[in-house]
Amino acid sequence: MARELAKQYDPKEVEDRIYRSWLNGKYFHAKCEEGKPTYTIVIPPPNITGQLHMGHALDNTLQDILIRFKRMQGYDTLWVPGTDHASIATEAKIVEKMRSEGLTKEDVGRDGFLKRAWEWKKQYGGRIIEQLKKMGSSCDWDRERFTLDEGCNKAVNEVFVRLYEKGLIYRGERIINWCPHCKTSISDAEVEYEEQTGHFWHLRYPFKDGSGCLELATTRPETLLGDTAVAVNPNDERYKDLVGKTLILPIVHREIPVIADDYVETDFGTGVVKITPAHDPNDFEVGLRHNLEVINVLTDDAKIVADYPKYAGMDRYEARKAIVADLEKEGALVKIEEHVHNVGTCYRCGTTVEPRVSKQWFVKMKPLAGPAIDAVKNGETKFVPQRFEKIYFHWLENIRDWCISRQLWWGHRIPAWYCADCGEITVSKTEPHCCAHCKSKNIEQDPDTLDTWFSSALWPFSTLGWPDETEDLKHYYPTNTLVTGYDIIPFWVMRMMFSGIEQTGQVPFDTVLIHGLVRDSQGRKMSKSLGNGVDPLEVIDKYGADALRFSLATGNSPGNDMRYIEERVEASRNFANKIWNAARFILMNLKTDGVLPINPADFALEDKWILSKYNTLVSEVTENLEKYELGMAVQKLYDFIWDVFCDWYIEICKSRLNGEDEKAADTARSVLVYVFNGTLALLHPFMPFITEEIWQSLPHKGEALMVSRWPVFDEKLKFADEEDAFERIMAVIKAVRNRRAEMNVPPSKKAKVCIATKFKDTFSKGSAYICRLAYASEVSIGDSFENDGAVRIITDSATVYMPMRELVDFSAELERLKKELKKAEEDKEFFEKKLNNQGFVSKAPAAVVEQQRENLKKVLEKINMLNGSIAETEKLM
RNA sequence: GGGAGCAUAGCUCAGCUGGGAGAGCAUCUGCCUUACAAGCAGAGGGUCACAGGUUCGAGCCCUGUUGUUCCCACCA
Repeated sequence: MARELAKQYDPKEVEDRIYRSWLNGKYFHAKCEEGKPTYTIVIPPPNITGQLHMGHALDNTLQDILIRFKRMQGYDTLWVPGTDHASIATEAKIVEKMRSEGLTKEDVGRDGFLKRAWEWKKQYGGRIIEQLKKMGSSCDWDRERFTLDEGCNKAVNEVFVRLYEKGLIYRGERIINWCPHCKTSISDAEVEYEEQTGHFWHLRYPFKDGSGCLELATTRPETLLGDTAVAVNPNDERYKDLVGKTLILPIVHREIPVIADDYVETDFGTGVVKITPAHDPNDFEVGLRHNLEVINVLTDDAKIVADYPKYAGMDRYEARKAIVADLEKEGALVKIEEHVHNVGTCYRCGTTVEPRVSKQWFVKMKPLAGPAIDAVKNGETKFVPQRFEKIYFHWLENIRDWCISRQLWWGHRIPAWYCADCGEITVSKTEPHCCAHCKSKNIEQDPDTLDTWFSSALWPFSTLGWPDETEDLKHYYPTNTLVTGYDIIPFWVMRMMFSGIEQTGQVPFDTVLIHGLVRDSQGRKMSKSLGNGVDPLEVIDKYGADALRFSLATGNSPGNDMRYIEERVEASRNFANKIWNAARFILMNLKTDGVLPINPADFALEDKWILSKYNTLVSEVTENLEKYELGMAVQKLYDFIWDVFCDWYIEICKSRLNGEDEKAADTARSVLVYVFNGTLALLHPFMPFITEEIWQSLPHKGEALMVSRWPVFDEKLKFADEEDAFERIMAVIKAVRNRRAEMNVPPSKKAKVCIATKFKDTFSKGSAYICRLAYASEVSIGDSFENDGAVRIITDSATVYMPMRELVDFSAELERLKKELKKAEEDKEFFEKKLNNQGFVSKAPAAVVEQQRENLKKVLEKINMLNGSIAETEKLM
């Protein structure tokens, strides 16, 4: 049944067709099967702001590898897909888009805006799903979710109400991080600090009683408008006596006190700090301790408020200039220094964050953090690699209350209603008819929405139907592996952990598999502004999804950043092609479509060798995958397929396939198919498309490779002695090739090969392919050969003679042999030294000592043979 | 100021619980050997950052140093 396949693998022709066949087979769909162990992954939902980048490609490749592996192992697997509404990021995108149409949020109103947002979701959310499919992701699309869908909203309201009733959610006036561009509060985790060179303005505040001035330094002179005190350290001898005195605030000419607070450090700057409770988190704390007035001088877009007519409407940086100029005029400016400091910026838009006092909703973190810390400490949830738990612990141990309200429209609306009559708050899962306190109908819902991460935090159980006791929840929760980058441990992993534990009483997953970032070829972060991003779809288009997946899964260890290097994808593509051609070879040589039985009684030496190697591969790859060592598993598969299977086994089989002995040829066919099919199965999680395509065209049992069984180690097919024997033959072939290459003999020039060895039996079994692979005209095997004018090649188990007198320069040959002897003597010394070391012999494991003895024995034999050859060569000269 | 990662062949990186250093790419040599030139057969190339220590034995474990990247932190 010789079948013609194209010489090169064409992923474009294959991928979509194969993906459709999987969908048609409903292989991705989880069926809540009774009695089967489950394995569940929930996808880190990509934001609907844009499209997939390389980070997503990596993240989803890893998840798909794991889920396909477990599915083939017979687990009832579920991979829940979905997308994230990404409130602040998406809202910013839509606002931006509207601006190009000359519209603002207010122009279209809340409902109009939300309509646009949902249209956005439909368009971009859909595109992301298509991209995930292109990657080959085997998600259960019937269970696709969105963080803002009805079910997630139900879960969000449930959690909000529960936490509120437990007193773990409260509303309060606090100083929070405010983004003047996005015009919303953001959480601590959403602030990114960057080092900036700014200035240190040294100012002089005069005492009311005319007894001079107090000098202080500030990086933000414009906030002076809101100063309500000046603070010194209570133990600072320089200023001790000044505490309690009154200063006149320059420009504003308001009276403010000098207070003492431990927060001030004596050895920094002048040891004097102006206190602006409304615009600095530390000052706010100081203000609370000293009962200071909070004077807000900035609007929500960081402009000076109307109370200061001279500066009103100026933005904070304009105002800074104006105020510094006025301070100078007043004689209050002492000097200006350069100063490098960290400035908080909004992680979405990069605008400098403004600390601001406002009324927001908070989650009380301390009671929630404790159990989440314990769960990792006692191993209920493990981080892979383990070191990332440090980031997790650090955040949870130093956590402050989580500001969850956002002044945005796109998101889960806060389920709280305010009563205009009694002023009380009604918190409810569903819209209340009246105030829960005074029954007034005069109530209005909080206009704010919740932090995106509030709904993401519930993702592992909200997607399974929680708070309802659904079949899915019972069956698939807690989930198993969470795959994500280390950069979102504080945003997401941590919050899922405490939410899962609090709401369901169980950790949401047992393992957190952390990966690094995908950087560009120079190691820079991929970003829009640098324009160095690589679109995974373009890579797939050029090289195929399998090649991309293979590149991402290989050559890096868990948690480390990796660089995207196109040459590596090219190498992966070449690997796919190699597999393709191995399949072509096998197909060309098959006689029937049926699966041939493998019959151990017929195995040749090389069959036992490859079967044995294959069995080792099965157990190692399985073990690597179970330990999340994906890179190692894939490396072994690569080596096995390319070096072991293609370069050796296929080459060796050619003798039998082209020979007269049909039975021997059939044995070769059956072993070829058996090993290749099994290898395709092992490779399938990494390269699902090509493996499925090939498997379908080879003789096989079952509907599809992706739902066939994972290979298991077969004790009956492990042949240790035959492996050794075969490797003796390989060593001879390699040595002959090596010598011929050194002498520049082309393969077309054949030579007689005589092998003197005590393993005559072994070598006789291989003479047919030794002939082919060592470019021999004929092969003779014996105890010894008289062969003058021969090239001598020595391995540790044989001496090979090739009559190529015309090519041999005897003095050079002698030189070479002596060099080889010298090397062998050195080796001998090395092993002897080791074995003569009493410490080694007595303390090293027996197997290791035995190995060294074996090595010594081989070297001794080789020396023996080399000496013989040297003597013979000298005789010929 | 704390914490973490990294430092291995020209380049990008593997190297799992310590047992004579590996891959891909690049370089060099020879090959269209009927699966594959996106290929085949060979070759060269490394005091595993540095200095100590533990051990019979260290790329791997411990201590320190240097360089580098990242995370966290309220020094106004």
